[in-house]
Amino acid sequence: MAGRARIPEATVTRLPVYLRSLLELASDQVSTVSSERLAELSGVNAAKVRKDLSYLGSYGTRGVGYDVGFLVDQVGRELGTTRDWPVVIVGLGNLGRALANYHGFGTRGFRVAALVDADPALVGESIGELTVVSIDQLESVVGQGQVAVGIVATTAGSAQDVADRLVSAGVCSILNFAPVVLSVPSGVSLRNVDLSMELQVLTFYQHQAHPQHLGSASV
Amino acid sequence: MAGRARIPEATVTRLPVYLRSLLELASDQVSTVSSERLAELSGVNAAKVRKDLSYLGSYGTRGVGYDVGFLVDQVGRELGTTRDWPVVIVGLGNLGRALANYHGFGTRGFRVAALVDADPALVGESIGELTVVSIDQLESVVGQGQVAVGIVATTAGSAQDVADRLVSAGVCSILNFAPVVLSVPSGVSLRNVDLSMELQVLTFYQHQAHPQHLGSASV
DNA sequence: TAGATTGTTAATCGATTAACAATC
DNA sequence: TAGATTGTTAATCGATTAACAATC
Repeated sequence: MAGRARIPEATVTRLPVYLRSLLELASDQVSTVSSERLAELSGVNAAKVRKDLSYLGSYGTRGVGYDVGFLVDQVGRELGTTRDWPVVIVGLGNLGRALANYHGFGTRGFRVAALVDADPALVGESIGELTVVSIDQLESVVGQGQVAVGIVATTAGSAQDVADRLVSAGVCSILNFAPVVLSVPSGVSLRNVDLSMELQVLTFYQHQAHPQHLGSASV
Repeated sequence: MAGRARIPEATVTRLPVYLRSLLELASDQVSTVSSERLAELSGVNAAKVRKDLSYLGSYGTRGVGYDVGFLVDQVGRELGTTRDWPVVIVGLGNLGRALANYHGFGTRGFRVAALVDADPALVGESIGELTVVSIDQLESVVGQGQVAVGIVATTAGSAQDVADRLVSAGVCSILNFAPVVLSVPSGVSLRNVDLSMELQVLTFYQHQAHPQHLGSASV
């Protein structure tokens, strides 16, 4: 009974893509899919699909392909999408509000369970079906609601403090939208989404392809 | 005069992080920084910082470090942050609205130049300083405004069509928030931000660490 | 059996990082 | 000169992918 090999980080980030493709196939009543087709739908290479799926187990049938329903179950089980994942959003500015109202969350077990802000002017306001509570109540909200994931949508200046408090309160998954490098203890998962940074990467390539011509022919 | 070596993708994605750290140092009146310190601020390894920066040129001084102001200029020049980057946002739902109102964009040359939606009920509405125009005018808006970047914040169903039209109109950088794999011709840069996917990756790790106990001890 | 497709190996590719000569 | 720190090499690590035996 040797332990299963650790799933590589790169594979983990692709599992949700496969799951999305598989759910689409399922809703189209497709019952079987080849690695070739799943790769095409997911925008990757077929060998990579097979390698990735092989980390989960031998779920395919040679000469046939993968059973869509079965694979949805297995990938979903791996990702924990059948669990309930209560989320707290800290910071109800433009972005936090949008996330609070975003209903795409619900699909994979995610549920916005609490809204927290430091601004007294926002506390008590209703957004969707929830009421914004004070940052002073962060710990109690996290404790009560058994919050699993913290979304940091504050300013850069407050983000580290909020992250520290989330971690202290027992949250071990953090999604950070603040434009700052957060430090969290090992054992806590952290992912960052930074819109300005994504745009800078995009425009890097455009800038390299078509550098601004400001009169000087070369440097 | 051999052409400069191509900058690796992984390095490109870190340049904006370095730039942010450098701007922070500059605003703190720090004039010189070592790779060690810059690495710490950026959450990476010092050797990686030196390697990454070496792709841009030999901008450091042995025994001393890097001049903060000079490095800000060089990294900024590489990323094109001194250029004006007009952005069109397509899809003014919760997320599109938040992005339209997001002022963090302005900092690196990004400027929301147009808002586009297919819903006639939204056309004509003012959001911030702009008015939502019909998707029918996408091509003319992109052409007129010399739009450089398209942000796709539509539903999954419309995203590919919108992307195709953006590309036809001459946009060659697309940031996609719709939960779908887009295909774009080579020469067009595409980056994806998917909130549900980020959350699934986070909870994968939490789920692996603390699997749900539903009565069965093992499988 | 013939055709199809997986699961896995091994080769390749690219990214990370330790180490250290160069040099301020 | 002694200490500090870069720039670069080379070793290591990990991810990708072509290839193909296994097998439906």
